Amino acid sequence: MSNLKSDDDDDYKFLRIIDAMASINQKVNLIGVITEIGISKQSRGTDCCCTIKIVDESNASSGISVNFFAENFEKLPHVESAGDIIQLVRVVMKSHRSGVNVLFDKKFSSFAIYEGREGSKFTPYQVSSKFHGRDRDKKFIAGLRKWTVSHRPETASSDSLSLKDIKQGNQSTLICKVLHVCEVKDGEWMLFVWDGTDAPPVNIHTKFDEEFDNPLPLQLESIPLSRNVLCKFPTVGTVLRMTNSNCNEKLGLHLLKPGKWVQFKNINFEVRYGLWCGILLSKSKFSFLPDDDDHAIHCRRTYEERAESKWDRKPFTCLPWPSKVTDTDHQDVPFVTLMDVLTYPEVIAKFRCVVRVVATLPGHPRDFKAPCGTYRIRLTLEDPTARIHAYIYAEDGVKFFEGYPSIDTMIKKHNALLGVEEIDDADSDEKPRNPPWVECCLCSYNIDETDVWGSIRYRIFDTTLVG
DNA sequence: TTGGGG
Repeated sequence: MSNLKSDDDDDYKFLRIIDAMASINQKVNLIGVITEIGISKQSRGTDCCCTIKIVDESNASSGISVNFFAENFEKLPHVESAGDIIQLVRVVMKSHRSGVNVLFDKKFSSFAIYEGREGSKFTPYQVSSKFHGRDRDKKFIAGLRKWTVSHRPETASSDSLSLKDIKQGNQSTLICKVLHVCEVKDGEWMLFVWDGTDAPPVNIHTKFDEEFDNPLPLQLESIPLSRNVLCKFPTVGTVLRMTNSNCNEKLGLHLLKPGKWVQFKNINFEVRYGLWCGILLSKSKFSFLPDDDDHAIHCRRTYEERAESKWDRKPFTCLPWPSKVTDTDHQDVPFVTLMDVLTYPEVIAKFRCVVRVVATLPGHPRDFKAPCGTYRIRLTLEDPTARIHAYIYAEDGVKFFEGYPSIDTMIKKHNALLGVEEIDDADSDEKPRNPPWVECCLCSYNIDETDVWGSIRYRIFDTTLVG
């Protein structure tokens, strides 16, 4: 038998994972189903690296990690979905403390990635530079696809959080849909993710007199998203911002394509300016879930039911109904979310919403009237979907405050609206506040005919602050 | 070389 022939034979031989694990320091060929994709990052050396996890029939539950190194992100595997199939040629089995893992050596290893779905084509959607496909590969790919139909690799973790249950703290798992990805600064990314549920409201810590110089932001990104981008977002359920700003590593977040369902592992949640923020760490991992993942289907179905229902657009924690702190006319008009308001296709429109008032400008009721004596106040409103500024002017203010009450009455009303605890020690401005859910009527209009959408404003009308 | 598991 010639050397050429025997090399050729070796290249066709795929080891079962369990057998490969006994071949430490040897070059082997593997074929497996991808269950987890680590975030790509810059290695401590000169390369980019990422880790994926694969399973096969011999090792269906725990799987084995494969470590890739490459000169740039483009050369790393770009896995489209967990459940896809990867063929690994001449990779090295490595023993490490308690476990065994696989090293993809860029000098002699190669890979090819195929769709995992049964019936899809046998052409890989990504191949590494040294990969040579052979006709007989098909048999192995078809075999694995068939196996995954009966044995769906467990991709979605059972301990994952829903946005409605997030808490400040460490190392959570979140299953969500990626809505938008943008690089805000060099190497600093912001992800916009969603699962159809409402993140819980949080206490507001700013002082009233800070609002002029240091207003509560409407969003965490320094450049607000364009209306075009917002219009593609679902209008029910929190859009969570996620950032890697605390992380020194260069993460391969460009791999996260909008529209994908993803499971993030080892992420933190923080509150910034009263807004929830997901924090990616260098040890964070993500795995793409197939579109028909059970958890993803459940989220979509729950969202659809909620979006279609007459009253379920109000926030989850607004139960059973908004507080009686405010009252509105038009009681029969269903509530919409602030994302509905922001993405409404016409400039001039009227809405009824359930919101929290997180700040007012001016900060003190004594300044709510302009020198001419009419009301003019800017409120910062939020619901689980967005924050907006809404103004109260003139006769809408008379309706809102029920005329021109005494300053003491105004302070009481203001405190009730902003969720300030009534305490005697005059330090109420120091305490965090928890604004109640209140209903309000909003109208939108533009103030510049030459820039209709850019000059859109929101006003409160037909709303009374009962207190 | 680099990273890898809980």
